[in-house]
Amino acid sequence: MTQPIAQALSARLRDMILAGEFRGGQHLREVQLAQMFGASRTPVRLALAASEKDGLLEYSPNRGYVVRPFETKDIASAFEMRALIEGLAARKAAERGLSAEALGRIAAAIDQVDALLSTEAALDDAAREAWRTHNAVFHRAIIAGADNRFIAPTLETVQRIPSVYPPILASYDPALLRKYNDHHRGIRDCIAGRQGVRAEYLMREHVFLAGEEICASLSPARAHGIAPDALS
Amino acid sequence: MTQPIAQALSARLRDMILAGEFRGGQHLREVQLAQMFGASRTPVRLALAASEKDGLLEYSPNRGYVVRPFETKDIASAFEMRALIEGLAARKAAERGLSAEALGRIAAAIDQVDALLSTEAALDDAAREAWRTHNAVFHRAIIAGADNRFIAPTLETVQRIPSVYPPILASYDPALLRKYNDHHRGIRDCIAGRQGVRAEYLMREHVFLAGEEICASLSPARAHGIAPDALS
DNA sequence: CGCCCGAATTTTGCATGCAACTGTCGAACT
DNA sequence: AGTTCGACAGTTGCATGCAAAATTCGGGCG
Repeated sequence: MTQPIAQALSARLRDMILAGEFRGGQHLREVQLAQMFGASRTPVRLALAASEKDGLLEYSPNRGYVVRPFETKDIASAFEMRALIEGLAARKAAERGLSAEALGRIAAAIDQVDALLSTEAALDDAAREAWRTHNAVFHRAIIAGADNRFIAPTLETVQRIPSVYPPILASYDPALLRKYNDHHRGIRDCIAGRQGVRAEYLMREHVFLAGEEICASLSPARAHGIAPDALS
Repeated sequence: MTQPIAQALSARLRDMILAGEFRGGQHLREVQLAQMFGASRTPVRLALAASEKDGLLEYSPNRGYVVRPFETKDIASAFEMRALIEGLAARKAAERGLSAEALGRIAAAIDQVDALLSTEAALDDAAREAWRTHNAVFHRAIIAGADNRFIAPTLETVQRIPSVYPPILASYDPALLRKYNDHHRGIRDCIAGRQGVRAEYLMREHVFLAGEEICASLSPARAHGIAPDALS
């Protein structure tokens, strides 16, 4: 055995928490998770510690880990942080300047989204998957271009929130995605033109609007902390 | 045994890394650390994983952990993040409004720093310690008042940087500290007056200036990655 | 009827042992 | 001589076992 194992447990546990498979406040018992995963307590323990560091669990010495509850407010808080930090990334990318190759990849991603949206029809699953890929290329290229080692991990933490993760839009409304792609194009042009402040504020606004959209889309049936109990 | 133990190891290991007791790139061996700490490999393993999550170590499966090197650039990056996020905290605190009690504690901390600085003399160790306490009260009150669960942990991560941590100013120049206290007073007044945007920008500038000061104070003899080797 | 105290059970914390993987060194082969 | 293969040492990965702490539950007392 012993491939990248128990790493896998961390990912599985994290995804289960993010999928809302545990109630907020629920006590996660090591043996229970261990036999659920078919492993011993040792790797489970590591996985629990990792999720605690991610802010998903709360730890008390000699008492173990409980699931931290999330509220709607926390989603707004996360998008506040994300808007600010991705804005910083855009500004830094503009100030430092991106390589022609990076700018090209960004432009290509934008163009491919345009192609996806050329028809009026709603997007099928494959198209949604493609959109997510292109969207990720755009954001990641800018984050990488900021050359700040703290940005990427912070953004990941802030985006790992139960019932919002994975980052899937509910609607995939073509009109909305067109608007987002316009944002992307504007941000790209600002970065290419080395207009850092404009890039920062456009990115901030872009993320902020996306956050509002997501909050709106799940505000009807929002109720975390009463998710199904995967154990017992 | 079994108090909050092995938690202690995480803290000790972290502080050793932050104190620069390992070379950048150095491979940290579990048994070596274990006998150094007088413990077994199990808690050491948890401590290593924790420091990796903090961004201080790099992990490769089946190969263990190596110390991530830090450069001067990373300190600037950290202060960029900190300025932005503490600015957000100040704005949110102003927008939400702080309790009279919290505002009072902030004002008291500012006044006590004034008292510390009432003479022209340089600060002795006790006075420096007192200044750090009052400074922490100020910043923490605002961070707590922002009511955003992501702010505090992110700020902590971003401030845990080898050779800058613990947050001790090199100079403690009274003129400088007076300037900082003026900043604090201005920020407090903005928050009390619910002027969120002003509070944000004042805080951002305050942190930015502090970062410049720190970078300047250690730019002469900067050279991380060639720190003394605590092992072997 | 409610509260408090104590033994049994459960759960966490850690040490140890063994299996698997990595890196190294040396010898044989091309 | 250079390269490759293989054995050995060293290190990490995980399961298990035992001790300590916490939780639970039952009985006695107020």
